Amino acid sequence: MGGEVIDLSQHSTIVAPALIGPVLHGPFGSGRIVETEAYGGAEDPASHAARGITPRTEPMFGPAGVLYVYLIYGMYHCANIVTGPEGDGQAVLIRALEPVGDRSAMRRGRPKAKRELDLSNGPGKLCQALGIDRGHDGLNVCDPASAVRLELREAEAAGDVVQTTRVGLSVGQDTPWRWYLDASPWVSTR
DNA sequence: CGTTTGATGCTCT
DNA sequence: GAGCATCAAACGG
Repeated sequence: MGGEVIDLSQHSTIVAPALIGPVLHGPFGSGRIVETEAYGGAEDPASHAARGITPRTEPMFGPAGVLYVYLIYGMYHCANIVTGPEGDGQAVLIRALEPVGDRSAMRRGRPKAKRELDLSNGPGKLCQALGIDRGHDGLNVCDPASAVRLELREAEAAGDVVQTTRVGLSVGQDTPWRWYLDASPWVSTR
């Protein structure tokens, strides 16, 4: 029957491709994840965890399954799921997803989205669509009672998953720690 | 189409 | 004070 359950305590580079396919639920709706990026701990200069624990990054050093939400460019949020051993600071950034189920509340979260694709084809967009913000920072996505939760069952392969470099970085641009579902039109950029 | 630029506020130095 | 794991509007061809 159903697939294996994903083990979030594995390294972020193992978890990130495994999260292509599972569904993320938020207050405004749900979506199937089609694009992720892995961020490491101290060894990854692009990771917020690289310079050690700070008030902002404290959730990253918690146990696997913790949600790490931060504000970017003063107006958007990015949602990450902590992976690896507690204290390592690894996380997987959710960069894009395909809406599943009722999209009316998601559209209200993204009033500027003209096309259906613009609902959630980017990390800031999907947080607006699902209604995720800093108030959800530190929640555990494995908790069925959490406002933001993740279905941990591995999904049937929906197509080829491409591995490439991460987006928007000033350091670590060459590390190929981004994965996306090649067939999905919801991928943020190619 | 494609490329450039402005918005906007928190975090860490 | 500088720099963002971004997005959308404003440009130019």
